[in-house]
Amino acid sequence: MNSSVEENYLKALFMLSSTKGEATVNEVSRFLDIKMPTVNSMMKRFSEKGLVIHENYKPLKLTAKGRLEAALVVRKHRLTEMYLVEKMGFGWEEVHHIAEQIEHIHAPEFFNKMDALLGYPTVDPHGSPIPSKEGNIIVNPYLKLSDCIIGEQVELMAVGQSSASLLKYLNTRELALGAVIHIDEIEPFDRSMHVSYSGRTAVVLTSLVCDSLLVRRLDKESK
Amino acid sequence: MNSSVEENYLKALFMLSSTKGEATVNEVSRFLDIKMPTVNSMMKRFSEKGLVIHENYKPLKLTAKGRLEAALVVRKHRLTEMYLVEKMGFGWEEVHHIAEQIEHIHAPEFFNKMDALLGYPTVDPHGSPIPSKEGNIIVNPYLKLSDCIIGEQVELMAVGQSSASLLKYLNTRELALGAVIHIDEIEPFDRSMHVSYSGRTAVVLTSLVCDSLLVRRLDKESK
DNA sequence: TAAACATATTAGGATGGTCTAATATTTTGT
DNA sequence: ACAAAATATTAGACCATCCTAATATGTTTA
Repeated sequence: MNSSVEENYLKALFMLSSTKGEATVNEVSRFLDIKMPTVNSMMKRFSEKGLVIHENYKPLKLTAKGRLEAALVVRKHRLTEMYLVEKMGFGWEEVHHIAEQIEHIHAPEFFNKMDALLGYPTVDPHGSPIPSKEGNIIVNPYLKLSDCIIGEQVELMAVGQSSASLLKYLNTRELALGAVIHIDEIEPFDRSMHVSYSGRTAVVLTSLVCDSLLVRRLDKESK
Repeated sequence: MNSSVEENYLKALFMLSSTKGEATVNEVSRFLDIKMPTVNSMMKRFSEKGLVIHENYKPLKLTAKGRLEAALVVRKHRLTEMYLVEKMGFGWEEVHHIAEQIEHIHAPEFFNKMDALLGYPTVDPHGSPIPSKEGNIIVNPYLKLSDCIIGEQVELMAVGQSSASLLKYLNTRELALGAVIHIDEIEPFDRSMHVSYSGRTAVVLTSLVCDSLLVRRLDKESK
């Protein structure tokens, strides 16, 4: 069984390699804020445990086993976040650091119970997909708000990073998942956007925020 | 802040010293299944942290600070057990090992939320008192069933130890907290008891079981 | 293409938490 | 009251997880 520490490395590898299929020691080091030599020796261990493929000076690749175990940690994290929001009444900006701890609990019946009580959800409160028990995960097909153009109407589907500060910021603008956003204007010099949604108009979102908002395009006719 | 390991030592000290006000290295060692020298050196650290008073070859006494921090760990454990039973539908025999892990989470808002959702309970599903946020705990005034005599009628208020095996045993006899038990007979040679309660008659409970059942005497007239 | 920079690895050390073996002290039983 | 037993302590070792310093490799760029 993997320790909490090992689970954190697995999660990091899973997230970092989700797009390219691989990650570097340096990326893991920055992600976890752990020095490279420490990461390096842990990867040696992971290699022996059959969790990653690691040749010297080459990038890290999760094995099928590693990917499964990593996905199950992410599953525990996201199920927990969903439970905290849906069943306990926490705000979406409060749950990350609690889930960060609960995800390391070894008690399948506990997570299965949450899953059942929630009705087997497929996304967490931030719109991120919850991996299945088999480790399968539906990759978000969404695009960044920052990649949209003037005049488009989009629905907010997920946030790219669930930092408390971003989420609190969105709370103050009453911008929640499902919001239908119309892009009124884009400032060319700083790529900030003027948008309107559900009663609010002329809201300005900086490009940093727009980079973190994942949306899907709506037909002109969709409400 | 105390580590999970330290929290376990605190809990052990709290439980073991609840009656006499002190505990020995040997008792802690047996309770936690950790060798005496290890306990000894941890107690040295606790001494430095101001959690216990420890003179060489003398018993251990929690300081006020140690007692408070210990009580808060017990509080987290028992609140969690209550939440798991009341809000998630677990059986009282399933919750101990889950709570044993959740009790180490550092997130006051999480435990405060459970507390509120439960309506500020004062006992856990096994009848054990939940310490207050100030570390106060109401000591059980109950007596062991094994200290009762033939003809007495008592109410089951708590179980002395919440091992899954005992609780499953009680489940199969349909013996739950609140049950009104009448003592029909006591076998002198092995101190086992013949009892009846809520429709069940001639149930035999060994002295080991009777030692673990905490009850209060009922007036002859109480139902 | 060679120097400079970024990334990766090796070597060696620190701390937390555990152990066993040896020794010291206290308690118990005859 | 003394020997035996139980309890407590010290000493020294091990593993997990982190670190820094030094070195090796790979990549970028003048």
